[in-house]
Amino acid sequence: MTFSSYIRQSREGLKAQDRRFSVRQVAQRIGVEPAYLSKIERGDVAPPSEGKIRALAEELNEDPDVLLAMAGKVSSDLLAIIRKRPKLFAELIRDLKSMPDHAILRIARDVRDGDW
Amino acid sequence: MTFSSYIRQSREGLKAQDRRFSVRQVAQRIGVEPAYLSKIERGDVAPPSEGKIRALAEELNEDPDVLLAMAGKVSSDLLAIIRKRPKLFAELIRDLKSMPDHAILRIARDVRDGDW
DNA sequence: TGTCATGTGTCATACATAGGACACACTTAT
DNA sequence: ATAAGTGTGTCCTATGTATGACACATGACA
Repeated sequence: MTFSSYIRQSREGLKAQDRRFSVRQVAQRIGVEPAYLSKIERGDVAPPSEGKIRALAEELNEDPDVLLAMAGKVSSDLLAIIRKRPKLFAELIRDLKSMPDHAILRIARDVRDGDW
Repeated sequence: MTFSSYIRQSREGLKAQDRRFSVRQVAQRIGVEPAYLSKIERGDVAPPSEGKIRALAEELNEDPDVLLAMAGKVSSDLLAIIRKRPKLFAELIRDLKSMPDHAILRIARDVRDGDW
């Protein structure tokens, strides 16, 4: 599923329960023109900036990192972390490329639990 | 140190040993105009695209990931890896943000050695 | 002393990014 | 039936990105 159709689906789903999720009202709350949001939802234009995507994620109760990924982007805070230690993170991420989800989850958990 | 001055320093260092590392010749080998490389090395323009940075890294025997980081970028292959599993990698990277280098290195080594 | 190479200044360009403004046709509630 | 709300089409614009082309002054060198 593309970013555009995913957003449309998500918003339409909420709209079914709550009329406040019209294109116009959502657009206003996230600070863009309705016509622009409409174009975004139809893939008529490229996905918006990270800031707008974050606002959209909050508005639609979606995970910002997932939405950003669908938009072909990566959160700028993650980029900053990687850029501070480029060799370290580049090596690690490339090593993890082919690892299954559960292995990565386990690493994350171990790290959080301070097993290092 | 900035990207620009680092590049200049690196190239000048090589040039001291080998006259083939003039602005003109390096520019030609990486496929840009000499005037453009000159501007890059003086910070007169923003760092070039990822492709040019990679070519420069190879030419100057520098680590591409490090050069990209200095240029405020992250390698596109890493971005692609992250975008495929955004939640997983976002969580992991944020957890690793404050970990010391040696801990991250150890994780990378364990992963490579298949301790998972 | 003329030739050649060196770095650089100036100007221009092509395309992408990130939207805003406004009008219009259709539906829905009153 | 009329007012309000809905989605969307068209046009416009500002800024950034990523270079190229060319000329020029200086210095090395044969």
